[in-house]
Amino acid sequence: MLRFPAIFQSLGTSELPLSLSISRSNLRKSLPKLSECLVGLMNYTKLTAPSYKSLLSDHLKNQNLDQARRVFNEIPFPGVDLYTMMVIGYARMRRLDNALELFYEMPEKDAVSWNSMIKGCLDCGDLSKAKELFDGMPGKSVVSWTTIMNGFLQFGDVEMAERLFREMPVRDVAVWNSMIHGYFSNGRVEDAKKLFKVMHCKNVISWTSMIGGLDRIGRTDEALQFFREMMGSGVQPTLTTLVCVVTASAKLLRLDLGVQIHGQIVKLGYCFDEFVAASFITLYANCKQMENSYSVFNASLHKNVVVWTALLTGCGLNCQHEDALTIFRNMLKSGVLPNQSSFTSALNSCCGLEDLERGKEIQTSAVKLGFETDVFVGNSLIVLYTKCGSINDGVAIFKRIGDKNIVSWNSTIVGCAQHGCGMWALTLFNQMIRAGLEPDEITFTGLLSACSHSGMLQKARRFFEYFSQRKSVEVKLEHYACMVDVLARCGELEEAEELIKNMPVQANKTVWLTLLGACTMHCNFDVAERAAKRIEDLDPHCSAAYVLLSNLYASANRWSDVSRIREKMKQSRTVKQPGYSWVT
DNA sequence: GTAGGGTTAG
Repeated sequence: MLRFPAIFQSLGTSELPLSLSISRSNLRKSLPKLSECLVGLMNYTKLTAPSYKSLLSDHLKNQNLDQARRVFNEIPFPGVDLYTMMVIGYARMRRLDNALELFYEMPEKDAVSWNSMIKGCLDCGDLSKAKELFDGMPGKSVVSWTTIMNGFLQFGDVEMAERLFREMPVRDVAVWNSMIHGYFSNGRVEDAKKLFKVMHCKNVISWTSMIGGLDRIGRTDEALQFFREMMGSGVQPTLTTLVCVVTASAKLLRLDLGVQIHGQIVKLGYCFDEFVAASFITLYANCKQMENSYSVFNASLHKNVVVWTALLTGCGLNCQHEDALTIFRNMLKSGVLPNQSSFTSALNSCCGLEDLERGKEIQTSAVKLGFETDVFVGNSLIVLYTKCGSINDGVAIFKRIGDKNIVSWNSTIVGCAQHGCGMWALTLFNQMIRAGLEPDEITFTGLLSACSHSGMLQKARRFFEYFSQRKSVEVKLEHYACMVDVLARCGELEEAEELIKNMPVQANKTVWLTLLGACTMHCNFDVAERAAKRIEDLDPHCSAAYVLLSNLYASANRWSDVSRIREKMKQSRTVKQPGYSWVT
């Protein structure tokens, strides 16, 4: 029931059912009055339409869908705009059935309502319904074509998107920009670059799409090149462009560029929105300027979960783990709900502190919020548990992760290796290959380390051969160092020495120290002396080398050699570093 | 204040 203004009181009622069900006799009596009334009603709706609209909009903004629907139901003749608002509201709350029901109910539909409904289907994950509506839509606009094309790009069907792109009757700059962005999100970098090159109506969004897209796939240098080119061509960057550039600068530790942009933004009088704040916090943290990160954080107006997490992560990155955990607590206190990233960083800081107890507390909160099976949170938990001595718990977490990535597999393999569970590591590797994942440098290191800790020389040789043949993996110094370690631990000292001499990368002190350490285990004086000589060439003040060699002589009662080494050490003013240990 | 294009943290 609606309460109508005074004009309707002449009908004998101030309340009218919306269906206007009036008895026949009454109707005859009231006909002249009724016509007067209908004119009034029309005027009334016109007059009050904006207030309905703002009331509806308030409820929709506050996500009070059912409240909004009650208001909507009270509107005598809702216009296409109000219908559209409701349809969008339902779609945003993932209530696609309600949205569609209302959409079909609409007495008239314009391009906006059609396009909103198509977009709503896509947001709710129903591509085929979206396509069905698109096909049935009369008078498709360029927005309709863009929306459905974006849908196919979102769902990974690049070919269909390309077909739509070719077939659409009008292509404005937004369509081109969408296609460029879609190519990037589907890993088709070269196609994106090609399209950008041939497009004749580039605007700042086209440029920003290139900069952001290239940075996201790790071609950050190239992203900054595009930024330079854009500035050269006289296109003015927007705040979004600058956020992309700051993000890229943070990755490349280009503090100079970041600071320059910071100055520009301050000069232009932009306030630090959440995107700007988060990117600058990360830039300064990566460049080891936490004071500046804090300043940006304090200056930012809306501290959302991303801004808090950027600061928390920055602290962790700079080994300020206690501060990181304080920030995590303060974030909870201020009523911001942590997400996967916040938990990941908080857990990483627990790991940095080797504080399993606090890690478990945070894990409990993560479980309550349903993040335990998240791949990032899970990966952090694997490292935390394996580093803090609990390989079984680490493996249990690994098994629970829903969508394991390469980091999940690597962390578990490395954890097993560190715990001397060499066979587990090898089993995991086989499972990983069967699961269709491509092993990388870290997998390789983990496997060699597993072989080393479990004394599996033949297996290590096979892995070394396997990975040397794979083009996707670059064999680095650390891999040679691991292989030297396996050989040397197993007593193959000469072979280890040959490997160091013949490897294509320059050996460092650590590799030779590995060999020297193994020589003392196996009492091999010849190789030990040669290794010590190499270390001396690389670092004349390496106390570890002197100590190892001296211990080797001492173990064979060669006391004159021991005092010779001690004398040499004294002459070169080398002092043995004292050992430290700590207990929590 | 009702439709399509670029952005932040792990």
